[in-house]
Amino acid sequence: MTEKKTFSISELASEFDVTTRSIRFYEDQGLLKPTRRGQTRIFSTKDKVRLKLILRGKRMGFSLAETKETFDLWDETLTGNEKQLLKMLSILDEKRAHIEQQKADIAMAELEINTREAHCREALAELQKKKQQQESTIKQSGHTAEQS
Amino acid sequence: MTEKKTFSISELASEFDVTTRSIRFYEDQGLLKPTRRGQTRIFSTKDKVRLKLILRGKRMGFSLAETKETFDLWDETLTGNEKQLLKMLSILDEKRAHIEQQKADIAMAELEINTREAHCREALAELQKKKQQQESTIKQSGHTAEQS
DNA sequence: AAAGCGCTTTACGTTAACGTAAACTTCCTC
DNA sequence: GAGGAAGTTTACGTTAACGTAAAGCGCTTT
Repeated sequence: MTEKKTFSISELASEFDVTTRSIRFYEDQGLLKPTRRGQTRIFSTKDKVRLKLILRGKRMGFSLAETKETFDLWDETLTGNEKQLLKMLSILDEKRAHIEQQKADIAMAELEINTREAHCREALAELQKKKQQQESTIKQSGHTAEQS
Repeated sequence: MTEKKTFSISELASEFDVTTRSIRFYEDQGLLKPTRRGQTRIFSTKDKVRLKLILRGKRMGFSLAETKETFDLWDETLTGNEKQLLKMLSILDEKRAHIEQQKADIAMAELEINTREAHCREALAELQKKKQQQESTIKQSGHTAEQS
């Protein structure tokens, strides 16, 4: 009762900050399966969840085709044939490997960002020091100028 | 003395598992700046480091243009004008935000992978159980058949 | 009933990041 | 000195993931 059950295309578009074109494209590629009232698309909460997964997948470097493959496979495993279950497990392992790579990348990137930031701040401090020195020099020459 | 100082295009290509075409493309886009002996490209360790950064950037979802921008900016900040240093700091903040997003994405993805794996193993256990039951039924009927 | 809003389909255009092919040099080896 | 391996330039082709424009439908608001 607390959650809305269906969504229009523009509702999803604004909620996830994508264009309606993209959403239609995802449907076209078989990633979303909205029902219709007349011509108009009606999206379920399942579609909404999938859209979220699509976008996260993109951020993580998965293509739409890959994401579709996992969607399809997951649907199939619901009817649970043993071979499909085993394939699913191996795909999950691949994903895990991908994630481990990402974690390593992120850790390295974070290190670099930190050292770069340190360098930047150091350089800025240097500049400030020179500024200070200049200002005091100016004040001094200003003072002597007043006196002369 | 312990590290080689220059590299051919195919050395880099095989070390990082990319095509020479890609490497030439990266140079064309201004991301790598090998020197030349005659026509032939000679890559420095700096180029090698940059290639590694390019590839990691790709895995993390950065475009070549973005990566080039950070390269260029970082080169500029070495000559340390204050405005450039500040811009560098703001870009570092952006990168950090990107990384935080990735961390969140990864955490969610890991959770999902784990629950999915659990479901899979559960379903497999179910199948095994049914198999066991079937086998024992067969043995039993085999036994009775022998006896009849 | 005219105008506007939100949705639709159809279809051609665009960008990034290379792939691929052709034709050429340089150097080494047989 | 013929061939082969590794490099080069030039240039057209390809794929994914949409962007963009045109034309039309259904409803309601004025």
